[in-house]
Amino acid sequence: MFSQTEENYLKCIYLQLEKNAQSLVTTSVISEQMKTTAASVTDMLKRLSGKKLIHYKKYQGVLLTKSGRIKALSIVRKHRLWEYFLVEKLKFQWDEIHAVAEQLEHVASELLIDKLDVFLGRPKFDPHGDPIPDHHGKLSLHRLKNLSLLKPREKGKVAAVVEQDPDFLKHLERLQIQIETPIKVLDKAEFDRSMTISINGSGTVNISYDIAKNILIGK
Amino acid sequence: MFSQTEENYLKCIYLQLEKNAQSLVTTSVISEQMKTTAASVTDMLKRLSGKKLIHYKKYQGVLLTKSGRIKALSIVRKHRLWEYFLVEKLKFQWDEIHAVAEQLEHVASELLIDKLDVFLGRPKFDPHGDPIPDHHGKLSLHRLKNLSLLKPREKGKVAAVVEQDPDFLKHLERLQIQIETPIKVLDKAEFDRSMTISINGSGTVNISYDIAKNILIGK
DNA sequence: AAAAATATTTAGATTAGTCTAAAAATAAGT
DNA sequence: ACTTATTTTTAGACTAATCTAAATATTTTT
Ligand SMILES: [Mn+2]
Ligand SMILES: [Mn+2]
Ligand SMILES: [Mn+2]
Ligand SMILES: [Mn+2]
Repeated sequence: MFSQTEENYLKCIYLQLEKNAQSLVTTSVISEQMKTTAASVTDMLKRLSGKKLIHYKKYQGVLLTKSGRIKALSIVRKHRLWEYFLVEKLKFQWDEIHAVAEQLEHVASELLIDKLDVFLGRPKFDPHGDPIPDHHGKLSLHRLKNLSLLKPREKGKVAAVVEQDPDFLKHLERLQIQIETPIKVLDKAEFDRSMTISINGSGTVNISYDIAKNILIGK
Repeated sequence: MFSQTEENYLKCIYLQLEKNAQSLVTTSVISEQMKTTAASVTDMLKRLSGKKLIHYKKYQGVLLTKSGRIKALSIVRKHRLWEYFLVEKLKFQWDEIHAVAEQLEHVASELLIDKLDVFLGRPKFDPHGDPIPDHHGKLSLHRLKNLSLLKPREKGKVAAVVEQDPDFLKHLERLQIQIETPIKVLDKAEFDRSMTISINGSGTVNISYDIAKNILIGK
């Protein structure tokens, strides 16, 4: 029905809309994310628009149509279910899974993904803390606070990570920070916005703002 | 490194070489298997030849080179491991898995396939009884007899099926014939080569030559 | 051994996806 | 408001994979 390339573009547009609160997604943002030229993006936007998957206004940007959103959610669902499988069943590290899931998400079989979902126990969140859309495209939402915004004495558990680059994830691993790890803010420095935190009740470390702002905390 | 299309052609050539005892594989056989035109096959043979994956003699046919064989074996390994996964873990029926594995086999990650192999317990045969090449491309070979060649009184267990069309597999399922099912030949009719067999010690049925010749029996 | 039938290759077109370079539109700076 | 800078689109070209139709090679039949 759709090519892998079309699926990747749709997913990219969906993820950008999620991140930037529904404002139009621009050609340049897509070309940066997809690592292609703006010209290629324009070509693809015309194609997706022709298939009624996006609303495209020249020079302005794009939004997903109803059917575009449904398709995008199904790809995100596959991606995150496979990531869960890779970590929980095959014992991958959370920094190794993205590239593999990037391919697995394109395997087209409703039966496969339904059976995989059952096999995994219908998980609600992937290894990065991102919600896994259910069969109907519904997402479990939990409101999370950005670690960088917590005040001294406040605490919670790591629920998700914003940045998912392997290097960042490996860095968190070295700090012994994973999903579900309890964190407590001990102190904040105003000038560089760095903070001292206690990890898992024991390890006390100072982390930069660049680290803190990419960690999301839940109750 | 290689496109999905190139991988499919390589696998096709490998399977034909296995089946027809190393004689040259012709353009027409490939075009029939791949459901494309002979012209498309010729184009692809030139491409694969250029990449030193096949030995191609115009108008004669092709053989795999060393590196072509290695690549083909790795695709076959992935295909059969995924089939095993689908049946053993996700509870697919053996007639539902081929099309899905046809896509999964193209996911390129050595780490993935090694971890999957370990997760599955390094299986030696896929759900159709075909051998799964190991990490080095080694195949477990068992010599099997074609059921149609067995004489009355001879018996054994179903070890593999030659034909793997879903309709044929569903038919065997209805007869309660699966891999490992004990079979004993009771009688053979000369004129149509049909045979009466006992399935699993109980059910006695008459099967046509077309059925029998597609079932392989092991000790 | 020539004719007929079959198999294979070549020639030329088509589509998806990509790129570079140039043109056009929009946004920013003074 | 006008100039400059940035973003986006268009134009034209390229590769992979496919097809149809025509040409050529091989095999089979007589
Ligand atoms: Mn992808
Ligand atoms: Mn994820
Ligand atoms: Mn395939
Ligand atoms: Mn199989």
